[in-house]
Amino acid sequence: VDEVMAGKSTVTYERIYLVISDIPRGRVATYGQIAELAGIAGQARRIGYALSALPQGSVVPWHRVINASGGISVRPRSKAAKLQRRLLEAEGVVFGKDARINLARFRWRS
DNA sequence: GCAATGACGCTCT
DNA sequence: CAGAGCGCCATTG
Repeated sequence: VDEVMAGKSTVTYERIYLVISDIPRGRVATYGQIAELAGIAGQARRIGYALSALPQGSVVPWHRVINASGGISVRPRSKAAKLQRRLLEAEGVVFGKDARINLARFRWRS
């Protein structure tokens, strides 16, 4: 988490990573949800931004973060997208027909 | 420093 | 249900 923080401005990044790290296995959280828990409600964009800056191999379970529609928010054909889906399914998260997750069932509640 | 950009989300057509 | 519009703001070029 710290290595990632190098050079970043606000404490927000750390908060974000911390919150994400709290998401339990087999559960997912939306960007907006993370934003709220991280103390920057209404600024979901920043969550995505923070993640985009997150290097691969980080200890942060970024794959458990999805958009409010229950789907992946990266380019569908990108490697990252496939990896994310694979990781989630490996944890038991089920993707529906339209590549969306049933938030009512898998959304993490804190 | 200014303008464009983006792993978002909610409301209104 | 698909689109468009609008808010939000750190990071980039």
